[in-house]
Amino acid sequence: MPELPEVEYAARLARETAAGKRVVALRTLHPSQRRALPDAVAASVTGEVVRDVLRRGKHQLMQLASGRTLHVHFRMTGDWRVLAPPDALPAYARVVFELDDGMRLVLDDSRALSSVTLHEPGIDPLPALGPEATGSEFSSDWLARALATRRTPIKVALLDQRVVAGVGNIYASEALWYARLDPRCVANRLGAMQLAAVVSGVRRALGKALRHPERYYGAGSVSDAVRFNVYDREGRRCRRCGAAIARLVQAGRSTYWCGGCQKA
DNA sequence: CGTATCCTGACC
DNA sequence: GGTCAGGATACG
Repeated sequence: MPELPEVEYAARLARETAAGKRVVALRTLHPSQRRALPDAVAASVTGEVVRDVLRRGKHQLMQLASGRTLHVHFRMTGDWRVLAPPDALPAYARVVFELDDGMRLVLDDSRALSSVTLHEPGIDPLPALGPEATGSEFSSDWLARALATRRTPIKVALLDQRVVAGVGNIYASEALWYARLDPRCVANRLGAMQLAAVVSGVRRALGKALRHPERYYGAGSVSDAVRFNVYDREGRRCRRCGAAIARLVQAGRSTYWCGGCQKA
């Protein structure tokens, strides 16, 4: 699920559920989660009040009243579920927050690649991140500087969270379709017009998803073929020019693009 | 730079 | 049984 728009809605859900509530218990239900958050550490969260849940890129920061921070990253398949105790935990419940109003905030993650880690006051748990993909700091000027020494294809560069925070594999392909740019273009050889097109392409791709959470996220969402212009549409017709959508692999990840209207 | 790795499920 | 999956990092 999770690129910036999906994490934004998830963080909002976590905030609505947990902000201002006291944690009665924090349980980890999978060995890989327990490695990152050992039982003794999880136990130390008991009694903490959740002050707020913030999002930065695809990261979530659960701020605790003590000044400590729980850093959450969904990776490939993580998501929050909110349950009332009579309801059974989801099949892939990995971390469970029991809250003092009786609700449960559950990290649901079939692949168990999500991470939840606890950090002491004053520690910034975030890795180096570029500007928010949806913010004004993410500009063609910034991109020109960030890409100046990068000889990787532009699609690969967009996945680097130090270049721009929040873009993942789906929206990188989508953004380049909006920008009408060939994903194989070398990042540091793009001109000012092309960089501006990339910035606006990223904004359009993410903005579209941010505006339609009910259609783009979670159970009952519409099929990928409807949500996306190129992602997972290999062989189908481009909505813009009618040519067949192609797929290639870059840095081990699938890229989808239209050779008819995305040019170098 | 590309590749392996952490996991599990879906699909061919 | 093999391949692939919306992420990120460690490594050669």
